[in-house]
Amino acid sequence: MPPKIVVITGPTATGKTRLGVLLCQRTGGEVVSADSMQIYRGMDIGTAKPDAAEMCGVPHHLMGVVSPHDNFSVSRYVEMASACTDDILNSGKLPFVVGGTGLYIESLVSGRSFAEASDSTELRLALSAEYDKLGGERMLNILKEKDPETALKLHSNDKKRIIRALEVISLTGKTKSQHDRETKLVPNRYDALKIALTFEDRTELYGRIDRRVDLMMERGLENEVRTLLERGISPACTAMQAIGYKELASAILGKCSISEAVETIKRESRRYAKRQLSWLRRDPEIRWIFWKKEPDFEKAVQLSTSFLEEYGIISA
RNA sequence: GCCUCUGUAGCUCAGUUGGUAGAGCAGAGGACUGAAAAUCCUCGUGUCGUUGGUUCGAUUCCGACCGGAGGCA
Repeated sequence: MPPKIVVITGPTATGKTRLGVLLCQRTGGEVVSADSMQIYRGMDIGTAKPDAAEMCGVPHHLMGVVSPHDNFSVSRYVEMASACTDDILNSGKLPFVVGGTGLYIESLVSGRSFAEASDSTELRLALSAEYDKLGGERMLNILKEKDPETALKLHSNDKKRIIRALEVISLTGKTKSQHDRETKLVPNRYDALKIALTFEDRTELYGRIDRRVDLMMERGLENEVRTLLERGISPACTAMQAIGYKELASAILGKCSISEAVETIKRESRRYAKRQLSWLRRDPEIRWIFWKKEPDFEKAVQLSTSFLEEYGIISA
């Protein structure tokens, strides 16, 4: 049997960090972050990274460990996170994977290995240029001849995925559908108890998101973004795709006002939360904790503890 | 007080020469295997201000009333 771990997830602004800390304190656990943006250094306010006080002495891993200049990816995350998770297990402690990046969590738990990618990005640039020249329909047809199974699942507008599917073929000689099928057969690396947090009423969640964005602005998000730009972070970097950062960057560059940017950040965060929910909802293994108006951590800890007992992670 | 304009989706508005309506934005649902806070797909939302009248039929025409904007006294 694979080792047991705990996953705490849910859409943004639902209290994952807090619950993670509380449960770690009670079980002697350590947090492994599963957040595609908290992984970057110097992006603290906008990613709601917990500070020392919020961490309450509980060790947190994979936060602020990558330069925003780097092109990070899921595959590197799985390498780092599984090494980290194994270390925690080896020291006899319980790993709590905490975060809202569904793909990262799924990939870590399954121990997925990814098909090779072009580090040089030359191939990608070439494919991208070809896509722009020929158009989505024709590119999808080209893919259909080589990998009909993947082509069937993609829409002609889904440039990113069409390019990736073609990239996999030319780099590995294998089709992406074949690779996917093979990786699905590999048993999970971890046996994860998955707990997700959200609000019963969506408007409560949205109100909370709006308030949190205002709070981030009060805490100096604009300066944080300015500092990143001064350090020469290109808006093309993956890190700069983070909600809050890309909008403020374009406001700082004079493309819109700061208050317009703030409104956009709120809206994009709401949409992000919605996408997170639709990712999580399809996983039948998730145990949901629904907040009424306000998070009730006492109750959540109680519930989570009973889940941990049921799952045989701790004894009653 | 009088005159003019105006009231249609959560918001901004279009429209019906009388047959109960449509865009954008907001919103909802979904997909997701090396960018995932990314990327992509699908979808509506209505007492057409209220109330009488004309009409087979009114959101559309007429009257009154109520709310909003402007003008004249």
